[in-house]
Amino acid sequence: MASAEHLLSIGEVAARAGVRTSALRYYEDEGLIAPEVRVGGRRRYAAAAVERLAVIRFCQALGFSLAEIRGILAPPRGQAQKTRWRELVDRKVAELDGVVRRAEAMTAVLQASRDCDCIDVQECATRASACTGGEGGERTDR
Amino acid sequence: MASAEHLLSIGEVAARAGVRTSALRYYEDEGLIAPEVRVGGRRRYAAAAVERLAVIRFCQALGFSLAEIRGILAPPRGQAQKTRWRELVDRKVAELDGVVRRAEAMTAVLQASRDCDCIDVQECATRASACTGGEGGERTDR
DNA sequence: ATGCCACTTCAAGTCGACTTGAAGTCAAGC
DNA sequence: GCTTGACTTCAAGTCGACTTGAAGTGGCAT
Repeated sequence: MASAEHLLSIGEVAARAGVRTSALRYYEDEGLIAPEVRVGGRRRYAAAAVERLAVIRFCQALGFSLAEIRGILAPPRGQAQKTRWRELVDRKVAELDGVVRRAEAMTAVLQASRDCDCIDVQECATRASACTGGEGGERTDR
Repeated sequence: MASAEHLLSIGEVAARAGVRTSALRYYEDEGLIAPEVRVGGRRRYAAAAVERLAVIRFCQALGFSLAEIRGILAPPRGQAQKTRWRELVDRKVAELDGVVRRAEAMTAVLQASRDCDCIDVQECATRASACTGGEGGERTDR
């Protein structure tokens, strides 16, 4: 597919993809991406590696962990992968929904507390947390 | 203010506030909360400590770091504190706005990709990232 | 043949918010 | 007096996604 001249060094791939070379090696350790060949010990990548990196960064921006992305990108291809993708998407959409709602609740409380005339933050927070009904205030787990 | 009988052990405070004792000691190290006195080397807290912890957890839930919370809770009190609080709120509200918008963008892309008929994730992400115009996809900094 | 730079590996460091473990101490109940 | 259990301190470990540093190598230009 790609003739020898089109193989890129790690530095070129990194520059094109907008990541550090150290990140590329890290991704390789994590099983996300591998060079086409090694020439004199050095990694040589096909141009597709840049795209693959774009996918990785894209998925990261979507909130997936590297482990999840590995699951997405790994074989087997086809229906099984599609199903897995759908599961991941559904889970992540639900998560994001939670994120948005929490962020909006926070914003509302913050804006209320910004301009209120509480004597101090302690009082304000006590009042405000009474309003939010303790949501997001008593979680010890992680 | 509080008579001796009302002082609580670290375990009691932790239980009432819903945090681990280790977290309480950590907060103390970080300058967020301190016991009223020590009795035989052991921490004794006034009941207000539970409220203060509630404030801390509340602010955390709002997305503040412990360092920021320390700034909020620390003296000086009064106008200076209020100004600082407003600054923090404004900054945090802006941050939260970014979070919400990114999350919503992610959700939109995810839902589109969930049901599309891309051959594989690579193609789908390439198409989708073209749509999002590269937002949030090429940041190397932290 | 020499200098230089981009590359190589591997180990360790970073960030934040804790938790966990080891070894010792205090107070109460039997 | 002895055990038990909640406490004490301090150091080190955890998580994820990298970065940084040290020491060595490949290959090209001068």
